[in-house]
Parts: sequence; C-alpha cells; structure tokens
Amino acid sequence: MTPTRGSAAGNGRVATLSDVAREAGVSLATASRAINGSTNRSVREDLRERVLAAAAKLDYSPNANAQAMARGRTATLGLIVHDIADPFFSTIAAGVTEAADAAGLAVTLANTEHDPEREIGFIQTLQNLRARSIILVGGRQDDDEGNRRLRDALAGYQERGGTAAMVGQPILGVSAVHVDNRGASAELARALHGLGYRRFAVVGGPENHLTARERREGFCAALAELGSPVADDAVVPCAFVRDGGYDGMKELLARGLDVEVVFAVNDVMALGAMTAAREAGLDLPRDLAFAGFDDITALRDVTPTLTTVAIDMVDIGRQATALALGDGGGEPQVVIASGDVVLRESTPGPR
Amino acid sequence: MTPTRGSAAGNGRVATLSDVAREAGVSLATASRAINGSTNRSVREDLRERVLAAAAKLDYSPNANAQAMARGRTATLGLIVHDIADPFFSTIAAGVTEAADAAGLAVTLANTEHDPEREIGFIQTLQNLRARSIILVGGRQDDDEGNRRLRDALAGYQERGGTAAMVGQPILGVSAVHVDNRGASAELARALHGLGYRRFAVVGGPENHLTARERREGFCAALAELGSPVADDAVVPCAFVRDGGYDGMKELLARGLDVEVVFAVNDVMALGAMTAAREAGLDLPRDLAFAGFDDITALRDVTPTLTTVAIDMVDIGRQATALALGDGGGEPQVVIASGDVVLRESTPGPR
DNA sequence: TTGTACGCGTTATCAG
DNA sequence: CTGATAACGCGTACAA
Repeated sequence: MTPTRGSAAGNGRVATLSDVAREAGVSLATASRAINGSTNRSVREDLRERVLAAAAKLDYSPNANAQAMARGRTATLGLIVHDIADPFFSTIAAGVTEAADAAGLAVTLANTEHDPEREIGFIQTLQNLRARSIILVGGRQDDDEGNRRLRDALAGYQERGGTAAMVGQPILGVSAVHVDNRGASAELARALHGLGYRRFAVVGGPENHLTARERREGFCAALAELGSPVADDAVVPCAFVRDGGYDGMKELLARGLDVEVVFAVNDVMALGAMTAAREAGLDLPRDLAFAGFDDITALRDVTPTLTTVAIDMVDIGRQATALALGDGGGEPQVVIASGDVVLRESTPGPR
Repeated sequence: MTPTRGSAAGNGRVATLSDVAREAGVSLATASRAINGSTNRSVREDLRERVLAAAAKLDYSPNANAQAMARGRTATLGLIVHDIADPFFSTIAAGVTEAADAAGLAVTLANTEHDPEREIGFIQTLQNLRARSIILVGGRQDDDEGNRRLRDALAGYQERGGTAAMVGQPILGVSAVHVDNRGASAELARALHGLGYRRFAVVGGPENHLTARERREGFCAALAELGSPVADDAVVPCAFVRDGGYDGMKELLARGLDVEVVFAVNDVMALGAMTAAREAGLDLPRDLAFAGFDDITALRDVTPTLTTVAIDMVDIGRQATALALGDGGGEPQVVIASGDVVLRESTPGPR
C-alpha cells in the first residue's frame, strides 16, 4: 500500500483549535476568542498574535459543522429552484448568491427539475442541514393539495427557527417577491394596442400555472377594456417551455385565425413560437408580430429583437434574500416586482 | 425530567435523537441504529418500528451537522463557477446537481463572478464546511502565479481528505473534464472550408484565456493546413462575453478586411458579433457568415440559426461529478469531452 | 441484539 | 483577561 498521507476520502489530518491553542501556548478558550472574537474580543494583543500565527502555521481551518453545533446556528442559506439551467432561474440565483455572499452565508442549491415532490424533499434536507433560511423560486400551480403540503413543510421549517421567502405567488404563508404579471401584461397589451394592433392571440402556457394565468388574464383583460377582446380560441394552452411555445403556435396556425400579433407568456416560448411561424412560411415580423415576457439576457440579440416585458431577475434574487434574512417573525411581506414593457423589432406595428 | 434545550436553527425546539429514544423507550444507540440503519441493521423489528413511529410523531429531523461531527464526513459537494447566470455554467450546474442528488449529496454553490481571488476564497469556505469534494468549473487563464495559488489551495484541500475535479484545462493537479476545444475548432474549420469558404476571420476572445486560445489555435491551425491561413490581423482579441463579440466585430469591420465567414469563440460572442455586423448594414447570412461554439440551448431559435460546436454541458457536469467522487487517491484523470460541429443557416456557403 | 459511554471540534458559562 | 469545563447532537467501540 502506498503510504500517501491523507489520500483516502475522509481521513485527512486537519489541525483543530486545540492544536492551535497548544502551539500558541494558550488555552482552548483563548484560541477560540482570538480567532473568532465574537462577543468579547477581550484577548491581549500579544496572545492574539501568537494564536493567529499558530493558526497560520498549522493552516488551521475552523470546522463549520462544529461551530454550527456549538453556536446553535449555521451560515447556510438554501436555494430551491425548478431548473437551474433555465436562464430565468439561474439569473435569480446570481442575485441570491450575491446577496448571500454579502451576508456571509453559503448557498446550498437544490434543483427540483420541476418536480413538486422534490421541492418538499429539499425542504427536509435543508431542515436537516439546519439552513438558516430557505428561498423558494418559481411560479406556483393551481393545486390546493400540493400547495397545502408545501405550506405545511415551510411552516414546520419556520416553527423550528428557520426563515423563508419565495419568488412567485404569495400563497405559501411566507414573504414573497411577486412579479406583477397581470399589470405588466396589461401594460404590454396597451402598448401593442397603441401601436395599432387589433387582432391578438396568446400562446398561453399551462392552464393551472399561476404565472402563465396571470399573464394571460392581465393581457386579455386590458384588451377587453380597450374594445379589442381576444377570442377564446385565440388563446392556446401549452407547456411553459420553448417546445410549448413551438407546439402552441403550430396549434394556433392550424386554427386559421386572422391574427396580427402573438403574445407568448415567456420569452423562450416566444422564440419557439416564432420558429414554428417561420417553418409555416411566415416572414417575421412582417407577416406576424411577437411579444414575450422576462427579457432573458441571452436573447438580446435575436432577430428580430423581441418585444417583451423586462424584469430585473438579479434584483429579484437580492430582494428575496433580503426578505428571507429579515423575516424575523412578523407577518409575511409581499414585494411587488414591476415589469417594464420594451418594444422592439418583433412588433413593428401593423402593416 | 431533563428539559430538552435543543435548538439549532434559531429558537425553535427541534426534537433530538434522545427525544425520539425516550419516546420510543429505547436507548440512544438503538434509536440511532434504527433510524440510520447503516450497514448493520441489527435492530429488532418491533423496536425499529417503535423508533420510527416516535420519530414520525416528534417530527424528528436528524441534525446533519451533528452527524458530520460524529461521522467525520459530510454529505456536501461544493460547486464553484465563474457566473451562474451564464447558460454555459448553469447548464453544467444542472448536470452536477443531478449527479450529486443521485449520490445523496447536497450542493453548495459558489459564484465567483469571474474573480480568481474569490475562487480561492471559496475553496477555503468549502474546506471549513468540510465539503466532501469540490468541482471547479471554468476555463483557466494563462497566469502562472494565479494558477499556482489555486493549485496549492486545491492540493491543501485534498491533503485534508477532500476530493476535487474541474471542468477546463487540466493544469491544477486534479482530475478534469476538458473540452476538446482544439480538435473541435479544427473540425469546424474543415467543415467551413468544405462548404467553400476561403476567407476567414476570428473574433478571438482574451489573449490569455486558455479556452479562447485553444479554439483560436485549433481553428487557425486547421485552416493553415488546408492552405487558407487566417491572416494575423483577421484575429481580433476581445472579452469572452457578448459585448466582447460585439466590440470585436466592430474592430474587425473597421479593419476593412475581405472576409466571408467569422468564427467567434463562443455562441454569445457570435450573437454579439452578428448584431454589430447588422448594425453596420450587413445582411446576414448573405453578406457574412458566422459560427460560434458551445451550442447554448436558449439560442436554438435565433435567426439565422447558428452554426456552432455542440458540447453536452449537462453530461460534462455529470462526468465532473463522477470524477470528483471517484477520485480516491490515484493519479488525476482527464476526460476529453468532444464537440460536434453543427452546420446551420448562419453558414450557407459562399455566394 | 441492546445499552453505556466516549469522542467529534467549537462555543459559551463561570470561576479565577 | 484567561482558563477549565459543560453543552451541542450524534455515531460507534465496547461491554453486557
């Protein structure tokens, strides 16, 4: 056997605080105070230096797990997302990691892959980890049973001293950052109407997906008010992903409606829909205009540039983190994140 | 009796294993064995059931930090990326979380925001957390001093029993998944040459960015072999991001070279470059062809669809995880991830 | 098979 | 200001 030191997983020799104390010739308590200096930084300067020198010499690395035990709290923040590969979620994650880092917290990432069951499972895992707080990101479903279980899980977590916040519909009993899907979609509708469009269609996402629903409803309500209501069969349901937009558009085209502009309830769906339209021989944006929602950064350079509703996802991540960390015990708060309509080439106005 | 003072994540009272044991009327050891049931499940069935029932009744949540202390190892995997908002990294992250989840590990995410200094800082943090292994994702720079420090940090981490792997150039003394940038870029060059293109330019990324360099060199070397060398001034340096591609293209246009096709060393740069070309009045792909690298999923629907080199980022994440977890003590391994040339509309062939 | 008791690395309490 | 020492919650030799 090769006598390699510290090769096998889990058996490396790590200097402990006792080692540091011994090396510095002080007690364990003094070493602890010198290195952490939390409550009372009352350590004589020369001793403090000796300890720090010893720690450096031994390459001391404080054991965060032991600290968690002794302190009764961790420096871990849990982040649960539906799909980290989706730019929407990963950009929010960037905001969360930024804020968490500023607060000195490590982020534990959980990717549910759109499985609500795993969402609950991860709350358990984060509970076991004694994560200080949890941030749940993603639109909710219209599923009373599922929401109830999730709410219970979060409540249990909070009863044990954790704090939580979410991004999405504020229906889980915790503070939330809620995108103003209705208002922004209405704004978008009014802007398109202002451009002269009168015949609209919606590639609308899943029936019980609350975010999709809010966007559909906001859009259609505004148009109804403007006297250009969207016909029922001009709203096609589909999945909330790119392929959903593609399929939804196919379906819409098959219906043979007379449409000037299509609103897809998110950007990637809009792109998928545009591809479907092109495959059907349409010339964009001349033959048909498109609008999306989210303003995904990576899609800034598509052609034609996409009219959409811009939301600041990094900031949403930051705000969710602030809510989670500040959420001491008061009532759950709700922060509304507004969206800005951005008119671009994909909606040049009717011919 | 003894008032349970248990508290870990704040002030909520959490049932401990002792509570469960007492409730079930068994010893702590038995409760531990019944719940963990590691290799030796030597617990009488009725007792085991009593323990499990008690745990369920008390809503027992095992304290992972305490387990880490007692066992001497955690179930945490550290993931360090340059920018989680970048689709390239977030897709790899999806592969890592998938594999980690399958291995029963929690993923701690660290976002360096392209700061090499923070890369080292996070290794320290993960060391403190006693993460079982670390995965470092991102191309390296040609910076001997920086690489040396990083290598030292990783070596220190491994000496203490951690395992590590990376995605990128295998120059840090740990196992790595290395994309075959040179080979794939050469392949791309040959494919473009095969289409009839003869006058090439490269929007080349940063001078000392190893990934950019490998792609530039592979591309140019292949063309030199084919007798269509790329002129020195047809390779413009720029940042490795979208705006870099945009600026690089501006510069390239300013040079007034006679070019048929532009290779940008990654997809987002290619998109930025295309936008710059369009702003200069060019009609794409008729006036100028473009190719990128990575095949970012979100860009599948751009117009014209982008010729690029597809790499399976999710699988790269999986493989990196496998390397990290399997990396017991042997020599660092290197897995080459191949890229597939995908010819699309952006390179229709010369007119 | 079950129980006792010790140890994991730190923090915090309480005397000196 | 410093030093013993008791938790913290759990795993696991060792003993019964």
